[in-house]
Amino acid sequence: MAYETGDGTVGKALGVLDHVASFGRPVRFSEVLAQSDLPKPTLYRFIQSLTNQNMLSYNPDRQTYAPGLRLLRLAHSAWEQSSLAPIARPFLDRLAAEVGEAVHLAQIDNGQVLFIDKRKAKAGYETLAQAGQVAPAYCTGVGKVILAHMGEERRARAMQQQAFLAYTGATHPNAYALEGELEAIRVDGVAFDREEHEAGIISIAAPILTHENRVIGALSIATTTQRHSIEGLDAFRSKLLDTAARIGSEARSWQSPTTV
Amino acid sequence: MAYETGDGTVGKALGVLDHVASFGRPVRFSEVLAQSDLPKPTLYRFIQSLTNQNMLSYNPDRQTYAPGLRLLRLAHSAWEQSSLAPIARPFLDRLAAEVGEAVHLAQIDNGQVLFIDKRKAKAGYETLAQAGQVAPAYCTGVGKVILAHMGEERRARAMQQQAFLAYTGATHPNAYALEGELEAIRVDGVAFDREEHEAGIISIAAPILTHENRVIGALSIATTTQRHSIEGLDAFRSKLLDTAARIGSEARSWQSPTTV
DNA sequence: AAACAGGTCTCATTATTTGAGACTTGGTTT
DNA sequence: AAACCAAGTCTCAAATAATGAGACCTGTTT
Repeated sequence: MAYETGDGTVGKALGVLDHVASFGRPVRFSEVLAQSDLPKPTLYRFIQSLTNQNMLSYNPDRQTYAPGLRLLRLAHSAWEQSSLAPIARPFLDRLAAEVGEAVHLAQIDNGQVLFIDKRKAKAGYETLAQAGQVAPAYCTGVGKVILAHMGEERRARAMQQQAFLAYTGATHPNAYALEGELEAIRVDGVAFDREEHEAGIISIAAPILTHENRVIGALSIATTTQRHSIEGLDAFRSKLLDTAARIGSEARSWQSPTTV
Repeated sequence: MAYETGDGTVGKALGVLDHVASFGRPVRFSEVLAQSDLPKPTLYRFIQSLTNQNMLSYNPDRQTYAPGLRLLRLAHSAWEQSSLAPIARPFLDRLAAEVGEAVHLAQIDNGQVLFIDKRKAKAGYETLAQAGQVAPAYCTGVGKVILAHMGEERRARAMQQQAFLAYTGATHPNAYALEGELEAIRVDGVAFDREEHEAGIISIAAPILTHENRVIGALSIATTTQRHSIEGLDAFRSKLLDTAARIGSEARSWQSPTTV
């Protein structure tokens, strides 16, 4: 794994942090080293620093590293200060109650869909286990609708970052196939996920736009093929678009982040 | 604000990140600079790097910085890999349902109480706005019970970090007053928050211990003085202790992090 | 039009990171 | 028990990257 991002020592250290987090389980030093292109002492020192800083936590019994608690504190702060999440919260509550299906709020982070908030179909709690989750952009409703409404340059950059793995038979196999649909989405105003990411899961997604028509996120209603068809989801279209528009206009009175 | 933590460039950069987050609202560069002891170009470069890395997000319209989305992704990973949070989740669900009051799961991070998970009194959702929240250790039930069960060295270090602000009339005014209660808590097994942090809010808290009796967190039931008295909370004692013990024994079969 | 403040950039100096390799530790094999 | 091996930790001279005084923009106020 190469973490050259061009931000000097800080960038490299954060690359290591991401790398450790990417394992999805506590890892030993040697496992990280094996996948890293950094020399042993360098990687070692980064991990030490990150651990001192509580960005990583170390388990001395097992000699493993995992993402640390400090991240929770910082993420809490990020969520609260987000221009979108706190504003959207009451709207999600209401939409979820009205449609009785799962509702998702997402933004784009580094070419991936990042779920900022969620509501389960049946009134459930949401924790960090839910918000903060990531998914590919090219095969989810929220991802496609955001891509469709991005400016040229940003979309081009984001398209480069798509892996185009075929999760299901319905997944777009390449950028060309996706571009076609994006055009249609731009015209139609909403995007559908037709079991492209997970078999049996479908969704309808609308963009959240600022006053200058810049996408700052997306809102979706997701369900299973057992409960609804794509046509059934389409019945929610106006409610979804309306809610997304309201969130957008509330958000604009605040601010519009560049990092969508 | 001085961020010398002794971890070189990485430590300084993370200090800046914390600093920006600590404002609790998007801030301008000059505001950060005014409170920082770093020279202008140095602080500028750190903020640039952190922004490039999506650890901060920049709002070009208002020229403000706020904690970035990447933190959500990382925190999600931290939560999932935590040795405590995922294990405790079902136990919290059940305890909250049984007692009908708010249930909190917390750990200590940098001398402060950090809430890892929460359940509201009435079935509610929890988001990043909830988990990740911090509170002082010296005047909360979870904080005191963890302090009481820490080893000497760790407690000494943590005690140094307490501010001993008098939030209410019941708040312990200094380390000496607190030490006395900690001893009692160690004997009794549970800690009470007697409106020490917030008027009208009381709680009962139990430690979560590993097989070697090391504290790895705490569990509490919180309510208001309008609904219960301290004696009323005490009725939950056995249920609380039992749940905490179960979580502890499940956690031990996994691992025990050093960073509690 | 001039002054000003916030923000950005430059570049020689300096301190810090860097990484080959040596060392230590704990566990496993012979 | 001794030898071995692998994982983790430490050292230190070389080289690179961080540093920060100050200059320079750029948009706003007087």
